[in-house]
Amino acid sequence: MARVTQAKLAYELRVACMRIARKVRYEGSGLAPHLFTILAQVEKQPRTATELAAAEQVSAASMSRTVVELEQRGLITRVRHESDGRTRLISLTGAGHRELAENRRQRDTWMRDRLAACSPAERAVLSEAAAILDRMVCGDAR
Amino acid sequence: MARVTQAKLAYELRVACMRIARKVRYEGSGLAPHLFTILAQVEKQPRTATELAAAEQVSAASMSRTVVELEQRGLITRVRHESDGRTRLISLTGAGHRELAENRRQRDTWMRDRLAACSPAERAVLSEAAAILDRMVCGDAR
DNA sequence: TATTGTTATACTCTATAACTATA
DNA sequence: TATAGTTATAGAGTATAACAATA
Repeated sequence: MARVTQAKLAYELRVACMRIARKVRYEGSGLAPHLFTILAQVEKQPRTATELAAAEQVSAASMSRTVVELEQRGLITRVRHESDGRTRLISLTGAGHRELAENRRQRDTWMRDRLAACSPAERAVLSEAAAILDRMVCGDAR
Repeated sequence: MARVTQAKLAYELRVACMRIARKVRYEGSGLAPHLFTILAQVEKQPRTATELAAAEQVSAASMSRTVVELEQRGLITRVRHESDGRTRLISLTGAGHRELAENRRQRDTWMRDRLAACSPAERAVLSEAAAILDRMVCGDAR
């Protein structure tokens, strides 16, 4: 019986999250999703192309192109590794930081508007839920 | 002060939902996202290609191709409208229903496993949150 | 030999424009 | 003329395979 309830919740929660993600994705402009994601990754800490390809579950060839484009746009820089001449460490430029911030602001706008229309009690529930969802994903190997 | 809190919640909730959506999307196989979505739309009620294009915010040309592929795979059928010979109403076939169910089962698996690891209290919060999130999206014109 | 990264080529999903058929 | 749908063609993002440079 509890199993049936959990299956139903799994479905409803999955669908709800996917709808929200879809809505929000429309709001960010000027930076395609695959470019945005890489900037966000590199912001946390400088990475190599191979590391990024693994993290994003994308081929090394695709990541190579993505990284070249970001560099051409002036959003990242690549500096040769001191001891291993094969790799280059990718970091955000100032323009990259600004682009990331602006895009996040756009993405957040839709959600902020919706939250403003919620009751304080609803917002409290959503706040707790966000923390739980975060833990659900971070429990992963990845 | 409440505004700051709401902005922070907007960010956290958005990121949490996007992470979940991303995780789940990896789990469904055999049916690309754009095909899955159309089957789900048509399941609710038979639709025309033009209606589906509008609902999915995609061009009529793209929808035309998508629909042709689904028909070739035997997942939908198209029957001419009785009074308007220009349009054809798209419906799920038996195979379409089965494909949809199987794909949903795959998508739900990851979420079900995570929920099983949550406490009953956490599941209660998530259940409430799912309902609120659902209302947030459905409040839209679309 | 193994690994990091790039280039060559092709496939998929998307779009705009031009077209056919029906209203 | 207007609308529903299709086909022609092109662009963006991805993949596999072949390659270059370094370990």
